[in-house]
Amino acid sequence: MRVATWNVNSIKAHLEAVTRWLREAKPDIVCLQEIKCEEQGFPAAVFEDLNYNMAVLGQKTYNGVAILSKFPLENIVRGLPGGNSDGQSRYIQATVMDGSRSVTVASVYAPNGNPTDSPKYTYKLEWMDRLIAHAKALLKLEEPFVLAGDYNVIPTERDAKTPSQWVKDALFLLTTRAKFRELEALGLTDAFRALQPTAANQFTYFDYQGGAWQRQNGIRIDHAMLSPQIADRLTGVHIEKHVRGWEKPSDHVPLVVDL
DNA sequence: ATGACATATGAGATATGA
Repeated sequence: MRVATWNVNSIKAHLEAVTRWLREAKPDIVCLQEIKCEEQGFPAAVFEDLNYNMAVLGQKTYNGVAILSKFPLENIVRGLPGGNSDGQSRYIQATVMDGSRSVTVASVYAPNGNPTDSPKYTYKLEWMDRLIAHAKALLKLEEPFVLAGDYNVIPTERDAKTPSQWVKDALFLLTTRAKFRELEALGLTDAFRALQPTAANQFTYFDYQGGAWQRQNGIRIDHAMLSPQIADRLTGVHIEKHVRGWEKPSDHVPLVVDL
């Protein structure tokens, strides 16, 4: 089973690149973030034509997450459990049957958190605490699950081309990275690091500004976190970097895990 | 350095992103 995650930075603005990549990579399941539209504006017919089922949690202008799946989606959970309905669409979860195997998949869009001296950073940390609490609850079920998405966390120095440029940024503050490590400490596996423990210069985001793509000045902030019951089945992981070089690309590229 | 660059909204300038 091939599961991908991709922050598309507006599904409407980048629909050409998204469909091109779906035809090329043929993933079974895709977790999308930053669709930047409400459910009724989501181009569902385009994905139905590509034989995808979908679950969408949208919002006007900002955020918005979705799951595309070749398998029927069951037990759909809209919004991160434990939240007091903050109005931000950042989490959607569903369960699929891959043959006789049941797998739960979530599309995760954690807050950016900048500037770090504002309520936005507090919100980022609180949201990650809620994600940690929900992960704990899922782990108690002892079933296979994947939490894939844009975590807005640079986990380590080797996950940035120029770490010094990020030391005061919400994505790389020690407090932020500690939340990510909490997820790992619970027993979740960062799929990319599991198979590429020392790889450098492997990035999922290249800023539109400053010629970041041309300079290969990127960061690795999109992650697929695996429960123990599915980490054993991880057979491959790669970043679809070439997509960033296409016409009118998202600033993120897809991350693909094979399970 | 609050800018570059891009997107949505809405019709100009602002909020957001990472």
